[in-house]
Amino acid sequence: MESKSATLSLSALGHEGRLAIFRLLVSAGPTGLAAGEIARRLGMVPNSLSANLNILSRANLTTSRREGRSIIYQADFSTMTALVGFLVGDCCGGAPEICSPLNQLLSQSQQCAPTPSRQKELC
Amino acid sequence: MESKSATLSLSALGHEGRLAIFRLLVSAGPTGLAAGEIARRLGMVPNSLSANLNILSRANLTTSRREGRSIIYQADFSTMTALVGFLVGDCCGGAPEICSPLNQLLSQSQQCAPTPSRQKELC
DNA sequence: TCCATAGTTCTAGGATAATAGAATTATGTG
DNA sequence: CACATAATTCTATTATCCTAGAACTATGGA
Repeated sequence: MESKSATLSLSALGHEGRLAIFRLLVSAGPTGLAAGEIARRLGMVPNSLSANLNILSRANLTTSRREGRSIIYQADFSTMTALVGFLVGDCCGGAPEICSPLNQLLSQSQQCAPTPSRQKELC
Repeated sequence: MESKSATLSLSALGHEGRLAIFRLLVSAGPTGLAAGEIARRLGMVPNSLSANLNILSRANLTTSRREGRSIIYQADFSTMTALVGFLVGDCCGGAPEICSPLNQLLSQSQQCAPTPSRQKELC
């Protein structure tokens, strides 16, 4: 990921409503959520929601598919991962000890590694 | 970290110049960099840089200290870590397998864990 | 004290983003 | 086809952000 698309993603997420949408979609996982369901859960009017979904989409943070009358949105995890990588990429540049909180954070998320063998591999 | 401060940090970083400043400070580590040095390296005019440093500072992404005539800025790694945690926090909500790229990313950054014993502890 | 250096604050303009009402498009059902 | 539902697009108003020139503050040295 390069600076321009990172900026695009970060400014898309730098908005309380869009951050709430994105986090909701992250927790919803690959199943995704219909636009109407997002609007209902977050109490947003449809046109504002649509505009914000469009901004998230242009930042490659979400994808969507139609299912009948509904349009299902889901978080794009690859962009999220790339964005985190871009932010923490040079963290260790000068001082290794700074990384340890980040490592702890990451090791916590390893509890959801797919298989024990993979978890071993990662460590 | 809560939504409001995460939004503040993300919108602060959602600006090409400020993102460049922050990443420069992240790579500079705890030593930090003088404002003038940042301006010189990134080719920014002093007043714009100062305004942007102020925005990063209000978002708790940087700290500063005076040294003689210079003011030294450094990245606030605890905010950076909290922000990443806020973003990836619910990543595993519904589908563990999604986390693996994130885990890989994090395990790469473990190469800079302070000591072998600590690395063992983290895993 | 006088001057140079380092940064910040003030200011005004132009540009960009946010919001919500109204109209429009797309899909499914009777 | 007519109608209801689901979302989007259009539009205009308002608010916010960005930028850089100019003035100001703080520090160190002659």
